[in-house]
Amino acid sequence: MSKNEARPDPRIGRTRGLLRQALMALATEKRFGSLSIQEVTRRAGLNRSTFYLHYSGLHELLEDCARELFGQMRESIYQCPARPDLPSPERYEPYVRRVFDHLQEHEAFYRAMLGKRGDSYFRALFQEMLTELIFEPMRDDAPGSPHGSQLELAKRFYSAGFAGIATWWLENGRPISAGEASRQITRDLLPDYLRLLDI
Amino acid sequence: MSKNEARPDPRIGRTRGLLRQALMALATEKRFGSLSIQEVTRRAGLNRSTFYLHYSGLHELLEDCARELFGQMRESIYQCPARPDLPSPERYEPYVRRVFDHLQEHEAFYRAMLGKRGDSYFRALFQEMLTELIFEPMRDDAPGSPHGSQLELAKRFYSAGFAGIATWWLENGRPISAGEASRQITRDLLPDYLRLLDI
DNA sequence: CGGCTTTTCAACACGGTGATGGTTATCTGT
DNA sequence: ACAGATAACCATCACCGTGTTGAAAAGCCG
Repeated sequence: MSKNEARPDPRIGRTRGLLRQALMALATEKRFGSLSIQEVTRRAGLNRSTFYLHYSGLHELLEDCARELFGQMRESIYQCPARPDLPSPERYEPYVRRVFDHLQEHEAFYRAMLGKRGDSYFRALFQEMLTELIFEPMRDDAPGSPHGSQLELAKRFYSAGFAGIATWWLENGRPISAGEASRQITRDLLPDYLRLLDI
Repeated sequence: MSKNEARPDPRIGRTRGLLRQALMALATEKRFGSLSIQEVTRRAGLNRSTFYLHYSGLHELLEDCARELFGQMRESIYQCPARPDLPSPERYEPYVRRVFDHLQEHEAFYRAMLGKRGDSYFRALFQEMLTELIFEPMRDDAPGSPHGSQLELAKRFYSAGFAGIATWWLENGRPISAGEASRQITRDLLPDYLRLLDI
């Protein structure tokens, strides 16, 4: 039962990779909403009809791109050493730092997708990822966190705010370093969130 | 020099009003990104070519819709009586309340435009409006607010967070009342912003 | 090699785009 | 109320992207 998993056809992975690559390149060159399937497949060097064998539309392909990027994020954060020796807010600074490093690594794409000319769906996925990787774990560390709508409101506020800062940071050509941004957020914003959870 | 302003042709206002109305209705029925100029003009009962006499694309019309809505917001807040007798955070609760009332009044449209299937540009405009009507004025009331990137970061965080809450509120069918939402925000979130400004 | 899957290719009908020029309808100032 | 101005209408144009089809070519695997 070890080899039960039939190896997937390598052509599938290759094709989808080329499509993701093409989409991410084109998204940095023009508004996502004005891209066409034709354009993406041309850039990928593939036939237009091949696209439909894998996705039903550009948003599905975009979702795939997000999955890949956020997977990298997740791994980067998981292998980040926990620091229970530090006081509450400072403990989380490395995680915040990883997010900014990741944004910087894929700067052009994130700037394009999170900005005014970006995509609402991608922004929502990005925010959900932040909730899952940053704000849910912090909640779990709090003993008596609030319940129901109050908790939901807090999580939404802080993940949306974080995404807003990320957007501002990229749109303005990173006016402060990734480290400085992480420090300011950890010092000025996170304590308030933690205090909110400890009600 | 009093009558120097030539009265604008009433047909223009009427036509643009019909187009705005049609767009706002259609946006609640299907994803904004999939709307066509043809569809909007059909719904408005106008000829397709008329559209191009006023706008160069759907986003320009959308901008017009935003201008109208945010103008209503602005008026509603301006005629809101100032309460300098109340302590800092509570003083602003009526303003927050007006925002939620306005969202509720145009609930379907805002839910459609701010949600996952909404439009990035509209969200950006909405956030800028919040900054201008809520968070800039609060900054002006603070004597020694921080400067440069630190202030920008705080404003972005809180306006984005506020927009995030508004989106959550609409997406989930208003799990709490407008009054309750305003109260929670004023009590739990605004004090932190004011504290940040008073550094 | 042989059987299977993926990719390619040409063709199709359909719908939206942006722009043209000419006609009709509506508004404004006198 | 009329004449000129301006806005809206309409038919038409070439162009591009869509989503789907069926059959041929290429690639993968045992």
